[in-house]
Amino acid sequence: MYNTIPDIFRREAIEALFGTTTFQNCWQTWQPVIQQLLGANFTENEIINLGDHLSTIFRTTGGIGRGQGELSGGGTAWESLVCWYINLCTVGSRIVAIKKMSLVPNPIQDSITVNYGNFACNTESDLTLIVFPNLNDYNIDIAQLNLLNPVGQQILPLRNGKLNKLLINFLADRDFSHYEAGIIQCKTNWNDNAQIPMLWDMIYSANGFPGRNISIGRNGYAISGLTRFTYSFATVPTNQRGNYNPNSVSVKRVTNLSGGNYWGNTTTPNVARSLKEIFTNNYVNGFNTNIRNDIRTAIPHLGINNPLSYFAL
DNA sequence: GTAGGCTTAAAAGCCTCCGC
DNA sequence: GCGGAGGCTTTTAAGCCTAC
Repeated sequence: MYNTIPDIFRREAIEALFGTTTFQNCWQTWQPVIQQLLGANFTENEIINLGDHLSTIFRTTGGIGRGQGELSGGGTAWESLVCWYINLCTVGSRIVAIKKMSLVPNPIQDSITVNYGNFACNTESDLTLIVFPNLNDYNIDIAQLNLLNPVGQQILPLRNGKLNKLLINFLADRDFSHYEAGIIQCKTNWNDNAQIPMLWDMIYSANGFPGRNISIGRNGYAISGLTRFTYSFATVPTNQRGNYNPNSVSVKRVTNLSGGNYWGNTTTPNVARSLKEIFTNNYVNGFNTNIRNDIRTAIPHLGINNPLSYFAL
């Protein structure tokens, strides 16, 4: 159980989060807050509804003592919290959120690369979301995988206890047109940075500007070859919430993003939706049954010494 | 393989500009 | 004068690269 390619990917994505000191420090504060929000004997509803409280959780590490040190790590912390939450809500599905770009399969990395003349810029992706195809190789225990490279040798699923990048790249190449990908641009404040997701979404939507030697994708992989691609924005925001109404420039800048705009609060119509809405909006194809069912099945496995204990709940 | 250096990206608050 | 929009300053974290 929880030994498919997407689920091992998920574990490695979360373990990478805990590999940074920023997230480890924040987690000491966040964990009890999250546990309190969930309450005893929580169900899938409490898990999903954490999306309404992510801003509250994030702010518990702000306030007093928020010097330059925590300030500069704030972006990493917010990205990490969003990544943790999305993976928790998609547990048991074929949806995985990845913060560490080097974990992302190379064909996906290539497809979202923007080429500005000879310059390839692909570092703008805060969180990369992958919906793995609904094909047998992604739904079975990796111990049952039997994949051969072009010269007939078996590709081992694991190397040094980690997913073999060769296998990941092989599959992403073979089944590329069945993959879905998403980018979630995470920013703690909203108004200062709303231009960034707006402009990138424009570039991705236009699929480059051939006359200007600006293009998307390389090595033969392009987002147009994927089943679906979405660009989303997720903010705390650290600014006063009262500053945002349907007519604010910063709100208008992100209302038309292909994947929508979200924040860590309850939904305010025509301003921003709760992050918990991102799943049904963008990634619904990745659930094996549905989000509630998958989470309900997973809850008994979250405890210590269980397969999903890496969430550190 | 490890240590250290370098590059890049990140944020809050303050400041300025401008239209009403 | 007021408030929204946009820009600047400063310091730090993470990750890659290089040298040993």
